[in-house]
Amino acid sequence: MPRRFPLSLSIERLFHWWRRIQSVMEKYDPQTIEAKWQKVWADELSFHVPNPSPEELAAHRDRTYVVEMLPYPSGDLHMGHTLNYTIGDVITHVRRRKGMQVLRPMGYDAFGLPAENAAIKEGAHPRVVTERNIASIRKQMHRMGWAIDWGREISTHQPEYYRWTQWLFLRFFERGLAYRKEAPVKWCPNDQTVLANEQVVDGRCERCGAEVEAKSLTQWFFRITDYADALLDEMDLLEDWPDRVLTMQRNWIGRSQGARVVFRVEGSGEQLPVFTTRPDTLFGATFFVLAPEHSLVSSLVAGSEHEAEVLDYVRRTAARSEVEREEKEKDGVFTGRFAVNPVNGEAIPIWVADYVLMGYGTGAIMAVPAHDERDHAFAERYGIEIRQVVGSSAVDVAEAGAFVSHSADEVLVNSGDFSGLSSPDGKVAITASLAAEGLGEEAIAYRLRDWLLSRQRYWGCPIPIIHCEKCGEVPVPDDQLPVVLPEIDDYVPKGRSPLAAAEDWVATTCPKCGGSARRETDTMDTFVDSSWYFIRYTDPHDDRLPFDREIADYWLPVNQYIGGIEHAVLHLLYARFFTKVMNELGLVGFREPFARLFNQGMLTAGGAKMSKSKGNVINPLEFVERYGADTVRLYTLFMGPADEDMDWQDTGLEGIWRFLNRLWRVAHEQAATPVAKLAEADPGDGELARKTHRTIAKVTDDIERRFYFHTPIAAVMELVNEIQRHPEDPAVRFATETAVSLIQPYAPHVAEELWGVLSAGGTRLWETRWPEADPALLAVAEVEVVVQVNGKLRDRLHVAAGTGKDELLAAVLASERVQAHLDGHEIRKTIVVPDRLVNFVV
RNA sequence: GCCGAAGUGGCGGAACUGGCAGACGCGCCGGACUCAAAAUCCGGUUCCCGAAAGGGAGUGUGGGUUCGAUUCCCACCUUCGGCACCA
Repeated sequence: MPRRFPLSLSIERLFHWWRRIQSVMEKYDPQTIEAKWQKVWADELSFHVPNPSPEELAAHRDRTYVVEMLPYPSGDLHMGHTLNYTIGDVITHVRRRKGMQVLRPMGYDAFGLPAENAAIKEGAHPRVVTERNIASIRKQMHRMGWAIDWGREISTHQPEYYRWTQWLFLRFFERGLAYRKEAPVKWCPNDQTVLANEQVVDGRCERCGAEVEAKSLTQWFFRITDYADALLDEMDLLEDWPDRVLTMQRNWIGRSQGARVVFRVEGSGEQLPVFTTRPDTLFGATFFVLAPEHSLVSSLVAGSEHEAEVLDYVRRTAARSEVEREEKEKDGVFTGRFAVNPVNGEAIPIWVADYVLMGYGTGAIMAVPAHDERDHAFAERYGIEIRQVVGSSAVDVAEAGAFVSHSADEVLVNSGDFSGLSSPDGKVAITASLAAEGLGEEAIAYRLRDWLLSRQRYWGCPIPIIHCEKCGEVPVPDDQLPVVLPEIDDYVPKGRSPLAAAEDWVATTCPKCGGSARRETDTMDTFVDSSWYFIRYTDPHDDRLPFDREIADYWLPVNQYIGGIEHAVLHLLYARFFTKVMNELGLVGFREPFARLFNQGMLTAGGAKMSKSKGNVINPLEFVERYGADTVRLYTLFMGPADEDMDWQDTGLEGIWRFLNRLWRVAHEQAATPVAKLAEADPGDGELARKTHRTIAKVTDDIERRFYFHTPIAAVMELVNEIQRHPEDPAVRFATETAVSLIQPYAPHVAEELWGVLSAGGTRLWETRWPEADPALLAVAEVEVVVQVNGKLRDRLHVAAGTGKDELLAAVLASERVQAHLDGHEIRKTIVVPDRLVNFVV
């Protein structure tokens, strides 16, 4: 055979060589084409979005604002970011191509513990490490090909940005919404700083996992508790937030309806108010408990035989961590004093016990052991009376434990004049009776505490306050902002702010009286920086104000916010609070920052959360180098529903790679086919044309309405499979172009390249109108009707779509298989669902 | 303990309004191409019985509603998430 002879130069051999050269040239090479298109987009500022002109502001355009939570520059991007920003990218591309003006910016949450800890670990200055990380992340974002408006890039650590964070803080301060006070706070011994309640998870530091300690310190707070009701009620203004996030916020705010009831100390007459959700059980109060931190404890026991024991108990409590305090058995000490129950004048013993928390309610409780499990356990341990006042006498609360059920038929017993009332009626009646005597009133308690915003750390936004001995807390005048974070050598945390060491910076003069004064040395929590960044994006270079209200009101509220669930009660609560305050300050016209929220699921590797310590962090760049960004982008979305947790599997990536190669080949085959053979442009109305239209409809609907990002990919794969099965179909060119067009939001580089190959007309896919399905071609021409006998599938029949009932029945009854199963039985009932199924009941 | 979400092949998952369970992909099996391998292509792949035709079972478990249930209702089990000494 000639082919076995290497020097043979037959025509066949030449042709073979030519094909091989061709195939080499046409090989899908993501690195080259991705670099090519990324350069075009960067050079032409393809995704820059100008702010509206004054005329446009008036004529409300079809605009949309898409924001993904900005990254902490504490290292490189990980797969979670890739997922997050690819979701945003798909939405951005689709909306752009539907003709909307889409704002889609990006920034860096550069201040704060995540970035600072990363820097300390490296032993370098936080600014150096942070800015290097930012440069690296920016590069990676470009490499992923995300359609970001880079003209609006911001970083929260830049003076141009944090000047306005300080400016906003001062507006809060002026309104009394930022204040400084001594309070019990949570202290992280590892990070050497206080934490907000929201940053304590199961008694541990949210960032480093160390058990937090209780301390009493003077700290800065935002009065978020004033907004507890607004934060709950204005959830109604949100268009679409996941229920779980709303539930978490509701739990966190923890609104409870009840009563404030005033007990008095026997002898002194001092008032001891309590908060209770069960005023109906007031007659069952058999003891009284103060939190160890309660301010009256020391005076109550002063000079008594109980003093030493009580004070010792208070000291021991203070030494315990939150976790210890919760895990140990309930204990307490008797103070020797008694409290008078306002409903019946009964004197009940006052105890001090650490199961009562100073931070909730009034730090004091009336204990009703018959109807509260904790009080019950305590009463049993110390032999205190357990007196039932609600419910049937069939339940022995002393034996069976606290009776805490809340059924409607509960009735008050042993409750004086109130006996016989239902539990809800009893609540109302007893509260009213107390109110009449000035001894109580309806009250609401919240679990939410004020937001502790100061941090004893270097890498944060300086709090723009000056402490003057004469004038007190004096705001830095607006025209002296920003208060620039000083350069210092020793930024390592050591329990007080490292800024305190910068004596030249700390020592200043009072803006009010001109006397010598000292600067506040604490910095702000990172979450302050990120509570308003999404508005700064709209006007990122403004040096007169944080943003222009008209422009902000044009873009916001954010139409689609995308990010992880971990911020459900952190960033998302704080940003809502900030927006409400900014609204009341007249800075913005809206009350809620994010109309719609999408939470992407967590990405795991080998079933475990990715973490550096476990060594299972998946680095997207590694796969981008191997397969290209398009494959990685597609795969992160193909894994499963984007709002559920997903496990990363390397092998799945191969499937996407094969798909893109298949698409590549199909498109090139189309391009190489002479146009004459394609029956000109008309795709006709055959099955492939119809399948194409159905794919358009499904992809569009899944992305826009359902927020399903994985099923559109499957749908395009199906279409490509169909194209390969019917290479001679007149619609094959139309189907191929559509497949390329529909996959563009996911894989913009390869789609752009193939679009160029197919159209050869120089049009740009990213600017090409999103395809629209022809409703007339959505239905299949011929349907498969299922025939069941007694609900069991017995036959399938192909009929024209829209076949009438009678005609359909006749066709079905003609089926031998159906007849075999009917087998002469009497048909009792026939169900016909046109174009779907026929079911005979025999 | 309270609140919420979820349980579907070997794996990730699909089935949106009660109407063909398992789309799409991975993996696996068989075949083509190749000296060979890779790549690619074709076919198969829920389980059981059967050579096949075909039959039976099947969406965590048990019940219910319905001609018909992954989908609706009740109870339970499991997993995950949130809250939790919050009075």
